[in-house]
Amino acid sequence: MSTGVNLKELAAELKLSPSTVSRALNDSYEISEATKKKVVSMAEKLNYQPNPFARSLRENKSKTIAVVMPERMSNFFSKVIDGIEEVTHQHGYHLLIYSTHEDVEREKKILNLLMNGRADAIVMSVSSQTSDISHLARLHERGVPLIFFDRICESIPTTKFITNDYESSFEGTRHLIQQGCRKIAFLMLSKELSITRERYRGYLDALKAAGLSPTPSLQVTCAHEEEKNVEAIRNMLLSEDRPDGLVSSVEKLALATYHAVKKTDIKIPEDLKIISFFSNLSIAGLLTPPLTTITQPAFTIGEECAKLLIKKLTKPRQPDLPNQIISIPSSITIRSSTVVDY
Amino acid sequence: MSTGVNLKELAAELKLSPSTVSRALNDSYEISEATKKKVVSMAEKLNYQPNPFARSLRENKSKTIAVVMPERMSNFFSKVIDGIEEVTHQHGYHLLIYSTHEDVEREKKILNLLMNGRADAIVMSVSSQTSDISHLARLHERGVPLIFFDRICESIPTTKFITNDYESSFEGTRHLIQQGCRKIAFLMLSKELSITRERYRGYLDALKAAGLSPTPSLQVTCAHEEEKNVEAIRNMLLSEDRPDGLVSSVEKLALATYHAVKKTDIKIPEDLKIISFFSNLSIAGLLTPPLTTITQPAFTIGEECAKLLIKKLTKPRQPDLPNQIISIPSSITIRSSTVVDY
DNA sequence: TGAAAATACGGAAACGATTGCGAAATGACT
DNA sequence: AGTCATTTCGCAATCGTTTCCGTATTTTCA
Repeated sequence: MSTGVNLKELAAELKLSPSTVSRALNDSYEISEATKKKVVSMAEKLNYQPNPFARSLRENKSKTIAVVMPERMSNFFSKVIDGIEEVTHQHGYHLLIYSTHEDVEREKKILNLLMNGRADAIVMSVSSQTSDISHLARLHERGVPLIFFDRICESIPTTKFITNDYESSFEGTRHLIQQGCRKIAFLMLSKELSITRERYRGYLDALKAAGLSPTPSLQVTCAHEEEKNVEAIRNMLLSEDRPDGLVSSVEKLALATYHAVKKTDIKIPEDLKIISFFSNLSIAGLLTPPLTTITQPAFTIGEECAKLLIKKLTKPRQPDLPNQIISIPSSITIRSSTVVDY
Repeated sequence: MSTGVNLKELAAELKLSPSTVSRALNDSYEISEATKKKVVSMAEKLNYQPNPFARSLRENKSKTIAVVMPERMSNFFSKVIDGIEEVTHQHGYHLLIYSTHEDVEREKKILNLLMNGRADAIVMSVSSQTSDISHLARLHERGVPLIFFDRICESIPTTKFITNDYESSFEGTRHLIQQGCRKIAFLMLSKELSITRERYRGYLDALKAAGLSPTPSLQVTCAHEEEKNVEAIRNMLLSEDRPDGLVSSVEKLALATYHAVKKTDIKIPEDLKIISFFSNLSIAGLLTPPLTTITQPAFTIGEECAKLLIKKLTKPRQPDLPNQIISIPSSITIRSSTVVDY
């Protein structure tokens, strides 16, 4: 197909052996400067491109990192990947990107495909369906460097990058309480998710700290279909126990809430104050009213994941990825959705 | 590193030769059903995973497709990739994804990295800076299957997938005129872009068809920095020649316009009617007022790109990708940003 | 029954790079 | 001049597959 010159042909052209040419191109000390120059210039002239598979086969590494995430249509994940790419690109690494579409079966399939060394390492955020983690454990035991971010898997002994989920959620909830909310709803995806657990805990603790008790009917676990979520949220907002405040643990549920509110005559922030984990700042400012956000450091999380992996992959004898959770703080940006007359 | 069993070890375990095992796993007619069964079950037992690089080296194909696009933080591109993935995943292909960040130098670097066969094919949408296309031409001449979508490169003889840019823009502009607009602004990225040219032409022709003449100061070419764009748009909106209608040729400039309008006392749609090429329907409905959109069939575009490539890559002796432009129509969804009292 | 054909498998080369080891050429030193 | 170290390069093995051959065994059929 798209085959240019290979090492042997390049060597023949130069009347040298392939080994010499290889060493020259890799700047080996065994080759004289004179021949190095000749080789390099001829390589440029013929536009020689080393075959990545021959190299990968020989060196047993692919210069490729896989990213596995639950969805692509999310500003948060896009930014994380931008962060990863920023770092890895500088080191000549390529990015294989997979979306599980929140489907654990698909997640298993993808990880199985990654068991054969196609990627040197994996960065992942688990699907909301993931409770059985044997597929992740197997991969880790096999020795593939594995890093989690955001939606982590605590029981696998490796490095995880998150934001300060508990504290942010606590602070966000406290902010609502300070604004006068007494009945605060909480929206979440699957309770299996690490982020759900931590953010939920922060929410509960903030309520408790204020002497408030949570209302079960205001704690809505959502699914994947946007329309159903909107409907469930709307019902909750119009129920007997209607809330006066709402914490959304993920971006898309905040949008669903705005959609739900549009179908009612509820006024934000007068009747209902909203805060959400959210990464799309441009959109947050354009919502009506502008949304108070817990802004996750998405790009930085991506960068940190990549930096750690690059260190592990490029330095000679690195230890295993340490079993620790690294937290990068979010920042709360107050907008009109939580403050009257902001 | 993460090395499981290989073919030789598997063969030794079965007391067979590697060639036999290979053939058995590939379901060759030369192998008896009995030994096939034995081989397959042993392979499963030992969790044998063929080395993808050895295979790629031997077969000269990687089962990988590269996607190169200008940015990741865009609903349109995310959806296109979802469409591509949907098709390619079923055929066991992997996706290498690159963002050029609208930087032509980076685009060149990326395409250079793809010259060595790392990907069996490339799906791309060019950056807004791209005018010199020699890097694309070289790749195509080298024989790498190359497909363009959305932001295409007409002069390279291959298949391109777009939406009906001209017609949609014409219709969108006509819609504004029908709603009473007489001075209609047009927002665009670089004039080099195919989508800019076509959408601009549709806009101009619609004006002409209505007997209106375009106002040069209302045609704003934007850059990459959101804040500058907002400022430029605001100045235009407040100028002497202020428009009463606006066509945005891309998603992010519509958002920039909403930001700009927020800083003025302009009322949409009373003072200014807005229509935009836009893919994020959920957001379009949440803007205030909801945005009338020209909705591009992003997912379908991705699917079609992938289907064509898969056909080319998996069928035995396929011809070159035909030099044609395939247009998949957008649909206009009218919302309140263009109709008073909608 | 004997020759031809079909079946089932193994040996070895090939894909394109890297690298340990050996060897020729050059220079240094006594 | 002869020995030895240094520089510079080539030979061949290797990574894990696939596949072209060749071959041994069995089947077919006149």
